[in-house]
Amino acid sequence: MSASASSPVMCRAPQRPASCDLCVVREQSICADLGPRELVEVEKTMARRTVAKGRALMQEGEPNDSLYVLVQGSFRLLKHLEDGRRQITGFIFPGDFVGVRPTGESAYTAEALEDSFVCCFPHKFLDAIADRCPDVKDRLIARGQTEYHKAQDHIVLLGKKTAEERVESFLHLVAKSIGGDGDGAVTETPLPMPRQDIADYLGLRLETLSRTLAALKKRGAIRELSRRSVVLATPSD
Amino acid sequence: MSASASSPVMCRAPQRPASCDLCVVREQSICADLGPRELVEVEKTMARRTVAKGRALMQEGEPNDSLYVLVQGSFRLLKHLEDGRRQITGFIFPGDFVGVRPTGESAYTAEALEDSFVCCFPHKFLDAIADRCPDVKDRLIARGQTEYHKAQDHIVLLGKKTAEERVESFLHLVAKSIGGDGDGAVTETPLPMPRQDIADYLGLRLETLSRTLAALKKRGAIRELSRRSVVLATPSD
DNA sequence: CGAGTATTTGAAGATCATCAACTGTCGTGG
DNA sequence: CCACGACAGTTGATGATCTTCAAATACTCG
Repeated sequence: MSASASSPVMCRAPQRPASCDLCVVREQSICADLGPRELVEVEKTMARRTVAKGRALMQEGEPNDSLYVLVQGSFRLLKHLEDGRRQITGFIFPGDFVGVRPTGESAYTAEALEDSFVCCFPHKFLDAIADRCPDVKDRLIARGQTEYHKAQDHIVLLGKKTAEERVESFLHLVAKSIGGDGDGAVTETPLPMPRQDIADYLGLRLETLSRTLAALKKRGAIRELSRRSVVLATPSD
Repeated sequence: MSASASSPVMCRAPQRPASCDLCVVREQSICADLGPRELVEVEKTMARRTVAKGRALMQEGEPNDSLYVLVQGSFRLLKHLEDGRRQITGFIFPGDFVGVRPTGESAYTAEALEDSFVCCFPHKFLDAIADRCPDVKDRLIARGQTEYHKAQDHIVLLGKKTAEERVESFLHLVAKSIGGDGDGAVTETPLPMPRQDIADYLGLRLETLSRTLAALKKRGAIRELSRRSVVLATPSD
């Protein structure tokens, strides 16, 4: 009866798409701007990578010279304070980008929450493509703005919302990011991250998160809750 | 003895620089990438604007089609929650950009904290320049990343820091943004924003901010404190 | 099945919020 | 030039939310 951890959404093994033509996130990625000729070239040169659960795509303070597009799986982005406190600044879902700019000192760490699959575009390679496809740069600018706006929403959440509001906002955010279609059907939303990560994203303690989830369940805002997924009440309820 | 509100830093009237050659923020702006020919063109076409204290450069939810570069003065960026709570997501100081992308629905409001002076680049005009100076787009991408990183630091501040840490981080941030040179000399840092804006930036109540400032003064982290400026203790103290 | 980890629940305490009153500052006008 | 009114900021007392410390329970993996 409870949302099972063995539900289909949870256990797709990361699998390299046969070609870009079949790529699930093609339309959201920079590839959408490429003409057929460029696409062929990209397909030959671009690196694909699987990233095992817990492994980092980049580390805070270390150099990074590639743009990654997440095709399957999920990541957490996090920053550390000197004394070890950690803050999760965001989660990455399929279609999202990491490393929009090359940096000598990455501002954050990106760690896989599950076995994941990414496309890797070294920036020097990307610059060459951009010469022929100026739209690529526009897409990078646009994506940077999207990230910034998400960060601003996060700031509002942390600065002004109560624990209960934070948790509800978070759950809807994940549902929108993963669930995708928002067709109104009652769907199970996977939560690939552990509670501690959610708490560190929301600026709450683990225990407070747990209590708040329980309260939302009791209040009816959450239909079903298991370790790795939730079913949210539809807004019309 | 206390930092006087009539100190020179506080009362520069916004004044249009005679030409881009004299622009104080030239090197930080997109103009730095322009060749002499483009610069002449920019200087003829670009709009300059003074913005009176309290006036908005753009409004949350309303369209915006220009990039603004702040030359003199300061702005607050803010977002509203449906019930009226407001969160300040950032402050803008000379050299900073607002409106990196044209949008039909601006994500935030930008209001002048004092009489200010901006250069205004309509995006359609900017695109034309970018065709001849591809570096301009790189600079926009880079600036977008800088904004994003600042937002991430803000997220860490709100999610993990105590009231006292937040206030201290904020004061150092402003000192670095405005004071500029960080030459170690004991300098008065202007605070062009009212206490309520600082509180709304830090996710604290006005009263808590006031008490915390008092505590920092007592502890010695703040040398002098007045309504519109602070003198911070040097780290070596 | 059992060890180890993740999550939940309980009780007590701290930080920050709230409500209220007071003080200082600035601009205006007598 | 000083007095006054309005608003910004500070200070005080009390309370709520969230944290902390502690222990129990549930889950996962070998």
